[in-house]
Amino acid sequence: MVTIKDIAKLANVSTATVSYVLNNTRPVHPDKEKKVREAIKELNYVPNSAARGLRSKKNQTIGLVITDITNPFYPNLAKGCQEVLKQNDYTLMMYNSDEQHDQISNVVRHVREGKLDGIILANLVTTDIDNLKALNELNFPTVIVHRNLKNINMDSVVVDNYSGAHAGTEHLIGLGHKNIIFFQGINESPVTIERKNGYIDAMKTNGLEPCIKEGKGSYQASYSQTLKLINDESQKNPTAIFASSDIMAFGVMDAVKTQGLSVPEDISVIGYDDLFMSSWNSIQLTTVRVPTFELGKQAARLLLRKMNNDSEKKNHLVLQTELIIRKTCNPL
Amino acid sequence: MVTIKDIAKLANVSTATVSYVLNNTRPVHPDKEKKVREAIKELNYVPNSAARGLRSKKNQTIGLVITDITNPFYPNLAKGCQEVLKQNDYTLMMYNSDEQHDQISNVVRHVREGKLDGIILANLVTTDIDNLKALNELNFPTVIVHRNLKNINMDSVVVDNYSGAHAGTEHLIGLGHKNIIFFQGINESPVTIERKNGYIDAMKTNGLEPCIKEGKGSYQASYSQTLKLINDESQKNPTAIFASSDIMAFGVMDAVKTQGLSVPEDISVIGYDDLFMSSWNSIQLTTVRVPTFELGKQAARLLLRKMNNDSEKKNHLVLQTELIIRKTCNPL
DNA sequence: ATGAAAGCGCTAACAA
DNA sequence: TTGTTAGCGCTTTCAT
Repeated sequence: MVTIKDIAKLANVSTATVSYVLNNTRPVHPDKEKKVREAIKELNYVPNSAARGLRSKKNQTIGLVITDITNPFYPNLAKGCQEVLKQNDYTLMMYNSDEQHDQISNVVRHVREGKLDGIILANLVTTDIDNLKALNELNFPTVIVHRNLKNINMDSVVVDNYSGAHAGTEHLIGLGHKNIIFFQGINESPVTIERKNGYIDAMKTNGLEPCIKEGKGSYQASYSQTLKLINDESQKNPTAIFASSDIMAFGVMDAVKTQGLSVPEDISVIGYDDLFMSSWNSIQLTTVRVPTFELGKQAARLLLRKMNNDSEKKNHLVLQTELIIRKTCNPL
Repeated sequence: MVTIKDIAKLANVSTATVSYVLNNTRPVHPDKEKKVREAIKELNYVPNSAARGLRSKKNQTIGLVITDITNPFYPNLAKGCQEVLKQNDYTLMMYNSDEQHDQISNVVRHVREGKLDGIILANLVTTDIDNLKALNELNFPTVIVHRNLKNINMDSVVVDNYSGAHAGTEHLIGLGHKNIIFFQGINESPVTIERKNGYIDAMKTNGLEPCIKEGKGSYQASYSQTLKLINDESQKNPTAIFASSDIMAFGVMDAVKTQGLSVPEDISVIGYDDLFMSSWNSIQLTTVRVPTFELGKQAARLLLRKMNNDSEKKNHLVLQTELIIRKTCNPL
């Protein structure tokens, strides 16, 4: 293994000088710098990251915690983070576990081991608040993405879930729908709650009665729920369903079709997120677009800023959603 | 920050003893061990990973290189890796970049920096062979997953792409189809080549003429290609299309529907991979299932073994595919 | 079974 | 502008 000593020897300078040119931390005479650079190239030297980390307490790596890598919502967010992190010579470490608790404790351990310089937390559920507080009190650079936290003051970048849902509902109402059902996602998720509230308020403002069903954030649950809904006589027939995520909208639409009904002729459907397959020709889902890539980029940028300027006050960025009108909503 | 010295002091032992109990590397008197453990708990001590890494040249982290995290094929593979790695106290670092070259050089840099203890490479294209060879010569623990390499002897775990494609083609032929078109994926990918060969051989064996079209591994390209195919008069009408990945099959099916034809009544379609949405009710794609999760698990296991037993000869695991018959293929 | 101490490769304080 | 050197927190050799 080639070390800084080898470079120093070959270039006829001290290890300090090598370090200076490596990190640009002090002016170095051009001749010496040249020699050092040549030596580095000749021996194909790469600084050891553990040694660096031990000295400087920085590892150039930041952690991204997501609930489920399998959920097509996250990869783009991760990509966004990665793009800006990479530009700044940081590496992204992804933490993803179906067991919420496991995941957080893992990350906290790594933080305490000094492996991470900062973390980005994506869409945790409200039950994590305690862990979050602990992290916050450690004063460890952390930003929350895609989640709004009322009770705890942490940096965050989120999407305006409320107004996206409000706009989506208004769209349906504008089309003449009155009996609009909302499928909510995972119960504890603030994202779901905000979206639900946007829907409820839009309904009430228009003198309509909100009606919430459980979609549990999954295709399957939404599918069965829809089946039940359609076959339940006591249910006044809904003319539109607002699914609080695209995945759920897919389940809804598939169930509708199974029953010999069609979207949007019999039932209008609107989703939320705008996953990549929502624009496919066979789907053409009208939905509320969430700028996931941008969310990731902004989160990473904010984190980087915090890491360089610890004293800065807390930031709360809110990105806007966009209603994407495709072909799953008809006027009544 | 709590260090090993603090523990040693509090427990009235040497730092060596603390290290021994921490790593179980030497027998320690039960009394002392108890004291040490109490001290660790009391001070809430966690060993610093950089210091450990510097000393022991191990970082308990391994890298997974994938082409595109956005491709729904990979998350499950990553999950599989993560599951076994986590059980063995390793962390997974995901490298994913659309620019192939960038990605590899990044990983190689990290290897040389000593950040990684091993790497798993997923589905690279043939143009990476040089980088791969370099890695191989470094004798750095590496396993290739979902890729078959002829010219270079590296550990690998792959799926039997050839026979999966062969079986899929036979299925179509068994249904009476003769005019079966194969949509190939990304050109340089060995995976695509193997699948194509399986198709070609099955066709020839049955006295049929193979016909390959470019699907480029994407929904869009397959969509347009299918449109062209259907509207091209010179093309004798195909009765079945074998897409070498599900994503491409989706594009094919959507294009077919756009033309007023239907699957499987007018054209049978079969995919490859079995992505999560392939089983959705509106899709029900007949496909060749690739055990992605298992692929990841086996790759991680193999890597771990290599890391502990460097001298072991090269391993080449081949997992089997499974033909999943759903509803997109009709008898002719 | 245990402790003293060297040293992993690097950065940066201090001295020149 | 440059060099000497201490020391980051840990593992492990050597001695006991």
